[in-house]
Amino acid sequence: MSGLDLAFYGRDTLEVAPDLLGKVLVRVVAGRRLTGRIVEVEAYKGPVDKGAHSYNYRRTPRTRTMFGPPGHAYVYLVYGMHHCLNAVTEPEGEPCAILIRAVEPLEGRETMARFRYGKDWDDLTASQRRNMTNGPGKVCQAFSITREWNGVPLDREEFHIAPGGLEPGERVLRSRRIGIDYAEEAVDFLWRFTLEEEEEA
DNA sequence: GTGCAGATGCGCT
DNA sequence: GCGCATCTGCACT
Repeated sequence: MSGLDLAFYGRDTLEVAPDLLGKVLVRVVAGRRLTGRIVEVEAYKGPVDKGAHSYNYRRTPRTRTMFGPPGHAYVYLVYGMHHCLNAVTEPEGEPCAILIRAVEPLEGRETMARFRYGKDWDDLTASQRRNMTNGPGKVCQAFSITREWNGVPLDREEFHIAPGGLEPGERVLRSRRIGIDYAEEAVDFLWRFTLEEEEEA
């Protein structure tokens, strides 16, 4: 067992989402330890959320994982080429999850640079470094997370989320979610949570 | 820094 | 067959 107790995820998605900020995504691949501090997430509450794959409890082969127990990874392919990592939340039967949208690289940058750009970290441009893991597809590419990990509990040595929290001077900001313009009233839900620096007085 | 087009494959109607 | 919980590269301000 590694990382957070899976009971952490078995609560209301809108409580878990901000609690994930500052925590650390951990992945071990090819003997390399990759870690990143979570700085942006989005909540998806299937029962009431037209932006969610599982809206109105829609059960399909794809959404099956979201109905499962909390603390499991929900990984899917979007736009034919990018993977997205979510953590399943709420009790089994409630199809909810939190999308990990961005992390700040901590350990294993060399390996992340290889997975993202096929180059050494030292050979990257400033913008490539800034864009290493600042989007859901980028996080999955940098951490080598594919659909093989769909449905896997987030308590594996090689794949889990470790404790962490806010630093002094940081705060949580809420905003509208990205890429769900079709979701009618749900486009206005403030279900995106980002970690920001406190404004100067 | 912003804005657009195109890539790409699967899930679902 | 349509539409994505996206990213990149290139144009331009």
